[in-house]
Amino acid sequence: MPLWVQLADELRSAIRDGRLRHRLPSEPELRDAYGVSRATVREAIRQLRTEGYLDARQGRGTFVVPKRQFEGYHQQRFSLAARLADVGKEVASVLAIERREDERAAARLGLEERSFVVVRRLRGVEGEVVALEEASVVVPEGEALLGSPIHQGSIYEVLEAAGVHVTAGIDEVSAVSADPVVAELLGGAEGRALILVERRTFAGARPVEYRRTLLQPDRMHFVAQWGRTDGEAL
Amino acid sequence: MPLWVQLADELRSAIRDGRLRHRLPSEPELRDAYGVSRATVREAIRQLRTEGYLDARQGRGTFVVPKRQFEGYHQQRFSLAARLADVGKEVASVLAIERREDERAAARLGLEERSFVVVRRLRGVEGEVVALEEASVVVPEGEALLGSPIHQGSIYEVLEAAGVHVTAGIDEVSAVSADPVVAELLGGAEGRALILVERRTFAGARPVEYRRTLLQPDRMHFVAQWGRTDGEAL
DNA sequence: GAGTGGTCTAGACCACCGG
DNA sequence: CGGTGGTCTAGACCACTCG
Repeated sequence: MPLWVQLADELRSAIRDGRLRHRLPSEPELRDAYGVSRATVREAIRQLRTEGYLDARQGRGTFVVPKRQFEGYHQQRFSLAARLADVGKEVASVLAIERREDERAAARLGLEERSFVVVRRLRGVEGEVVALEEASVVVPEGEALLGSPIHQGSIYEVLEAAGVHVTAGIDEVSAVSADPVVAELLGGAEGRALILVERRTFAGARPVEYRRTLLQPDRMHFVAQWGRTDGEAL
Repeated sequence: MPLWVQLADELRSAIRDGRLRHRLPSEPELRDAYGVSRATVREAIRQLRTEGYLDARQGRGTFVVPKRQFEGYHQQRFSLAARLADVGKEVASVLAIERREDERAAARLGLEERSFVVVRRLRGVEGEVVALEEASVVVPEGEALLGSPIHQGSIYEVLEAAGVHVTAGIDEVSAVSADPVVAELLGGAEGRALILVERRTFAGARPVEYRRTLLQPDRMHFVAQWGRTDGEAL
């Protein structure tokens, strides 16, 4: 492993554990502490800046970026909808989890098999309902979900534990009007504009999931950042 | 201007003009050609890599990334809304282009100055109206737009030609209901769900544009791809 | 083996910020 | 003013790619 990667790993861990807070030691201090050149220190810091952990200001120092609820797209591992999956202190109430036919999911995933394990959940953050989600997972992979307590956790964690490694996905973001049932569940007015995220998930080349998520636009929306703004934009 | 910025500008122009294609001269060659150190060359190349212009491969060389019409989100230079900006054979009809106050744009961009050049356009693809867009560009940068024919082209191209280099931005995607005016313009029903994209654009650290785009969900939506699917997914 | 980009060093000067 | 990060130099060795 390159030195700067090791150093970056070291610093990242320290930040995540809370051992590093507020301000980072200066570059010369880090150079001496780790016995490397300043360029190596800077390379590590550069990496952590692009990952969103650090923010450097000329003349002032390098600072740990406080954790945010809503982070930029480019920092997310699973991008777009990870916004939902990873948002902290989130609670999901499972409305239904069953095995059934799902024509639409089969069509979207390009599969002949129409039997899926379907999980329907309401998702909330800080006591507010923000999303209604229906995930259709292919069989047999999805069967691991039938006996699992996924009220809190991620479907992907359950799949991972069952040996299904989600590697990629496609999200399509659109907008729809709330029908009466959805309006009731999400606590909004009928006909109101909602964000719709359709997701197709893959394990290697195999499609494993089709997911529809309906979001309250005033509770949550998607943020995408592109390019660089000298750390000021967010 | 730092040397590496000048060099990056130089190379970027060369790429856009087509003077640089396929493969870049090697780092030692660039170092000698421009009379700088290799670190400076690498810094410039690093910048253009993050901007999506270049791709470097150890042992092989540094290559100009070919322009693509439709790409997954993660490969996009300007990501999300680039889908709109770059969609082929697109036509925009300019409803208004004027200099005026825009409180909201000023607030969103965090500027005291409230005077903007505001461009309001309807955008269509293949004869169908798909989007209504209002871009508020800061002055004095935006003044270049006042005399420009932007019916076809991109606002960013005009800005670029005027020496304003857009380097970054943030898109926020949400959903709203169509009000009567918007419904009329977009040819849909009042109250219908539309996709709203709010964009903040930056040239370096300076905010240069606030843009609101309303999209017909059945005509166009956003696609984001994450991870890898052995090239099959899209 | 020659050439490429990736990493690393030890120095230097600068612009900027705070006390 | 001293300390910070930003820039820049002139070297060096390495892993990798390709003919």
